[in-house]
Amino acid sequence: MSTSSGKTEDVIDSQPYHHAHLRKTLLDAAVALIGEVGPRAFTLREVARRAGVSHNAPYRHFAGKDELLVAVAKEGFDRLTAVMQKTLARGKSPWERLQLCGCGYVNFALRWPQHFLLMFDLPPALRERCKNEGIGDNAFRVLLDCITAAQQSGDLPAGDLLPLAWTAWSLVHGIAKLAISGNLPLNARSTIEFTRRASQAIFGGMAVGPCGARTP
Amino acid sequence: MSTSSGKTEDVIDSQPYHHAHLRKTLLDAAVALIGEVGPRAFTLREVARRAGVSHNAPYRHFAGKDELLVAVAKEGFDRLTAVMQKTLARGKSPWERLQLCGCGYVNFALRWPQHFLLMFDLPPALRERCKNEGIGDNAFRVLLDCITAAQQSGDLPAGDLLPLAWTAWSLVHGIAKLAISGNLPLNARSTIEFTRRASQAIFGGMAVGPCGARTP
DNA sequence: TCGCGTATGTTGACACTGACAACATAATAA
DNA sequence: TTATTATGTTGTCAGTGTCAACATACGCGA
Repeated sequence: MSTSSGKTEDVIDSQPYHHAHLRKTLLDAAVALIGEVGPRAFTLREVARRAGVSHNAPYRHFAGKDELLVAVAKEGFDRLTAVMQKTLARGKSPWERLQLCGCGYVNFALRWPQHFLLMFDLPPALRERCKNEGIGDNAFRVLLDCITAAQQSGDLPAGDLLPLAWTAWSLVHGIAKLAISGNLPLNARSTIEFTRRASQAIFGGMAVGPCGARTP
Repeated sequence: MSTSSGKTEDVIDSQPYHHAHLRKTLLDAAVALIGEVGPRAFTLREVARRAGVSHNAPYRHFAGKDELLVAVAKEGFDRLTAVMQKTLARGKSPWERLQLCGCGYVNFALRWPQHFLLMFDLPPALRERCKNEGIGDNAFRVLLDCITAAQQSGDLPAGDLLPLAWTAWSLVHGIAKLAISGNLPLNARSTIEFTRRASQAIFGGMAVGPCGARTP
């Protein structure tokens, strides 16, 4: 009887106030709503409606719409990290894992396109807040680890880690964005295959020399 | 006295109805507004305000907010095409022009980030309309021409044009998006230099073999 | 056990937006 | 000149994000 009096049927030990876990309920509803209608049509009031509370209840858990969006974005980056890790685990060599890392990134975008849009199209102020809170860091670290491993195995040249990472990230990010906006006329399977080939091209070019420099 | 009675001081021969060139005025105001506040805060009523007309006047020239956004996007693609053409004209070889083409793309994004965001983050329905109207085709053709020239000069392998174009586009698009969202901690000059190097890497990788295939 | 402070949720309101309808005005055409 | 049409305005509506005021229920201390 220490903290709870056994009132509700399903007591969890987080914030058993009025509605029990409204914060999580709201967050789940927000994630679902983003997946359905995308960031543009995302509405705070609709989230409240789906959670079965009044239109102002969310303000007790989030400072406003923006903060809820940041929380949704954070959820997305966690999922992205998980997908990348799961995908690259199928690789049998650092070189292969490097390719698969990017494939996981694109695969996430193809599976949750609206969520992906939200994560990277936040307005500048929110994007800044995400960076300050280190929200995208987990996913980026997965890539960095892959590159480090590829360097140690000799598949990539030693040297600055970040330019290599930025290049790889840019490529797969571009593929993801263009694919989900309908600019790459490929189905999901072909898009992943294309990602694989493009990754091989760019890492192959990097392997030739320092960032594949070549004089005309 | 044929058509005009000399009422307004500044008569041009396009659509000399009431407000003369309201459509163009609205479009210019919309482009400016996008550049200032971005797609998120873009407002039809604010455009009307800046044009000095009532909040419903734009509906006589655009079916709604969406159609105005499409028009703004079209304007952006025209500018993008111009920037790419101007940039690549500095190249002295097909190989160099290929790099510069991508640098022009990124440069456009850095100079008009909000406009760039709008162009590629249109909601699916509008993006579809843009494609049907061939709105982004000019810019894409610039890239295709560069690749064709590089193939003919032997800098790129002969064969399917589109995969090469998609790969290049993806890379520079990713760089542009990440740069303007603050995910690449580089200033404008460094970003362009980075684009150059990354392009060399990926085209170098393509030149090695069919899409740089390589077995682990 | 009781009562109070506070965390939580609700109701009401406001300014703003996109869109529609009705109306007003000006240019063209007969 | 007069009718028609293109253009611009006013008024209105539902919907949104946010704030303020109010209501409720939990937990702690007496």
